[in-house]
Amino acid sequence: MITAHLHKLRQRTHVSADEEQAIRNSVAETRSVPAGRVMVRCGEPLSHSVMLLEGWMARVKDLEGGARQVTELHLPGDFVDLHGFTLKRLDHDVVALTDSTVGLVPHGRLREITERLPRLGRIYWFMTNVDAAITRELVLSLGQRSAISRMAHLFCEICRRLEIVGRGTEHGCDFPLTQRELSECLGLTVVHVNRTLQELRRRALVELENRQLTIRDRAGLEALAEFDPAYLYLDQHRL
Amino acid sequence: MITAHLHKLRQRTHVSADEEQAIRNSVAETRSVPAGRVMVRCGEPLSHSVMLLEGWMARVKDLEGGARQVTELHLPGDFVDLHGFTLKRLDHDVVALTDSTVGLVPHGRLREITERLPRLGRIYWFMTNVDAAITRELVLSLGQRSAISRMAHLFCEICRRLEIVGRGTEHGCDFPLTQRELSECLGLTVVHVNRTLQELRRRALVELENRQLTIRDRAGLEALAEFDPAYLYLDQHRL
DNA sequence: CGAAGCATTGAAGTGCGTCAACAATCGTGG
DNA sequence: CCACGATTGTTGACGCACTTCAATGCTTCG
Repeated sequence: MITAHLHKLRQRTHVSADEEQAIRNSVAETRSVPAGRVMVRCGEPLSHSVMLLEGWMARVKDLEGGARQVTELHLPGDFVDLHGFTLKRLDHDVVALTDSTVGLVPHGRLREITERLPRLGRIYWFMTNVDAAITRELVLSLGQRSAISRMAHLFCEICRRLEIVGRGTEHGCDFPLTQRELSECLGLTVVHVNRTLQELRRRALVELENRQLTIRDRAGLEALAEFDPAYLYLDQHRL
Repeated sequence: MITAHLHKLRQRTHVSADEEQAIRNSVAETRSVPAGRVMVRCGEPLSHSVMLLEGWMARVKDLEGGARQVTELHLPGDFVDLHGFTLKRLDHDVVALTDSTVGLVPHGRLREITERLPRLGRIYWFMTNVDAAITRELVLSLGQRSAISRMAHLFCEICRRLEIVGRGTEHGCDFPLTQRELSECLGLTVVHVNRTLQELRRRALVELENRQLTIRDRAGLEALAEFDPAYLYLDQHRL
């Protein structure tokens, strides 16, 4: 389902037939990946990038004591390591949070594409910059928002990003993370995640049950989170 | 002093004479900027990118209550908003922390460069990805490191980055931030920054006086911070 | 059906925040 | 060159958001 990826791009800019064809041809191989698998390992030399077609993955960084931080969640349609095209090795792991399907895109094809279709090159450069903007918003969350506001913000972001690829509505979306994984996204302990979730439910903002997120009061949730989707760059860009 | 910028690039990859010339020609104008000035404002349409030639700047994001988070510090040689070339507007402000001089690089010239010299285009794409890696490391700090480890990590990073551009040694560097600004980098209060600084001094790791950072025990500091410079991508890359 | 992971709860602790006061330094104008 | 207000740095007392520890029940799935 590379359509999710195309949806994601077309949400931000025009994609011509030529460009679409180049994108489709760039995927050399598709693979199934079980939940828990380390898809890309920190520091390893890379020769291709991984496009997530189905499922959720995460970029994670670990400290010695066992502490783990998720620096970005990835949803269908995302390149999980497009930055690997220029960096050639990652400063973090990429792990599958659910059973997933991925498409492998050899760096050689990316290079060929970016030289033959420079505009498509700029589109992908743009997309890595959007990833960086998402990471900056997470910095703001971790540095300045309270636990409940931080969690609210995450829900707003994920639901919005899933909407773009046809996997969520204003009323909710799938949300397959365990509370432990949520805690690794939010820089909190599992215990506090549990209590914060209860507080969000008590305030009738969201419910999270059976890996399903239900948004009861979107305006209230976005207000609590101070969520402004501008950082997702969802409007049309001339590139 | 565009040499800082060239040093920074050459630390990561070869830069040919042609490429160097293109870089030098890309700067249309240089300007002085006083401390405190907002150099680039969140959301404003951009037509050029800003290369920091001298001084310190910061990317900052604000919340409604007045809370402010620095998402990245910029040192001489950095592009403070190279991502603006593809994003066309920023999701954060860029403010001058000291009196600075900058070079303005019109996006038209960047575009021309990236099409005429695709490898230089990849170098700049690479550099925005290094910025993103720095931001990810900050996410790890804010989410998982204690106040003292976080501060130690910041000192390690800044000193290392300044070394690259000839403005620091293993024993220290200029460090012109106030404790308030430091607190905005670290997601702490000013009071706690003050106490944490004292603790670092008490442990004979660093001293910070008169806007000057002295590193007394680099190994100890890096151990406390769990600092591994791999995320700065300081080795030579084939691009 | 048993084991392992996951969710939930309570009690107690602590790292960092808040508030408030004061000292030191800096920049500016007289 | 000094006066003076503003910014920055420092300290103490106290509070709280979040952590830690520990126990219990609930799912899930070989």
